[in-house]
Amino acid sequence: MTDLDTASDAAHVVEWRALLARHAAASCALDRELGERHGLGMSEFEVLERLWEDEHREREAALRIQDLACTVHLSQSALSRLIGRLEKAGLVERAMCEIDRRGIYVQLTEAGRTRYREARPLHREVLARTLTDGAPRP
Amino acid sequence: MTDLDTASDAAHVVEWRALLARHAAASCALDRELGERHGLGMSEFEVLERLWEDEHREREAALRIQDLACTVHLSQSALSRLIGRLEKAGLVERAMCEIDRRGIYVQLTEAGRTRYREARPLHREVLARTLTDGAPRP
DNA sequence: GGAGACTACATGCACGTGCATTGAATGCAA
DNA sequence: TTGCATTCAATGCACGTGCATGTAGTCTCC
Repeated sequence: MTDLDTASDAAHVVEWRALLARHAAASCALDRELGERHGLGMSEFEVLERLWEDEHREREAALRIQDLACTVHLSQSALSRLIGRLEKAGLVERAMCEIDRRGIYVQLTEAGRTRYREARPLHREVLARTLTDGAPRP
Repeated sequence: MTDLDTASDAAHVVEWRALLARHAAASCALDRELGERHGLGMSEFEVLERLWEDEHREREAALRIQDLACTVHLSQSALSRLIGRLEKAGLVERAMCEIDRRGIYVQLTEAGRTRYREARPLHREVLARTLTDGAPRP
């Protein structure tokens, strides 16, 4: 982003700043609006969504915590606590996994499914708003 | 991201997840590597860079805290503390702004300029690495 | 000039996050 | 079998962040 940068470095910096701007706009709006109207943070919603999608795959369902961690870009410890919060709110439940008793399966409860369905339209709306009009160069 | 979504919603979700992935990859790497090798967080570096760029504009230099806040996508309070950290590290200094005695000008010290120059190559390298090979769909 | 609205920055506080560690369960090798 | 390295999840801890508030300075309109 200066005359000292190579052309490709400069391009990367431009791209990076655009990425930061879009990410900040979207994640801020998601956090605030999902929080106010559905009591969910951005990551909470993201986790509910993964669980919901998993249920709708023909597989036996039931994801382990670490499976979620990578798709949500959160550390294992953060995810452990996030699941704890969702569980306390009654939106998910932990289930002992008999195959490997170290692992823990996380599943949506009926309340969790409902909450997700309620929140999804707002999530999509915020995305549509922030990803499209956040794009133009200021 | 499901059959319940409209086509454009689905497209937004795909874009959003890609954005999250790229952001996570880059910001993680930046934070870790800049931290280990230069004692700077991602946002710290970003602030130093804005200050450095500002010095190299022909304007009278000297940014106020709030000017930085928007370009760095941080709250005013977060930025106030970040400046505090940088100041304690001797990389920037606060200067009373005589025109408006509420405002505070933030300027790089010589140590700050040096630190920025040292860290920039790594910053560009991490960006090049994470923005290009972070792009392909997993 | 003085009262009140407003702005810029700092700070108390609560909270979510990552790192390092712990405890439990598993797998492998001798 | 016993012993050791590995893996999964939970937890103690420190830290950065946002929100709400406090404090000081400025602006406006009378």
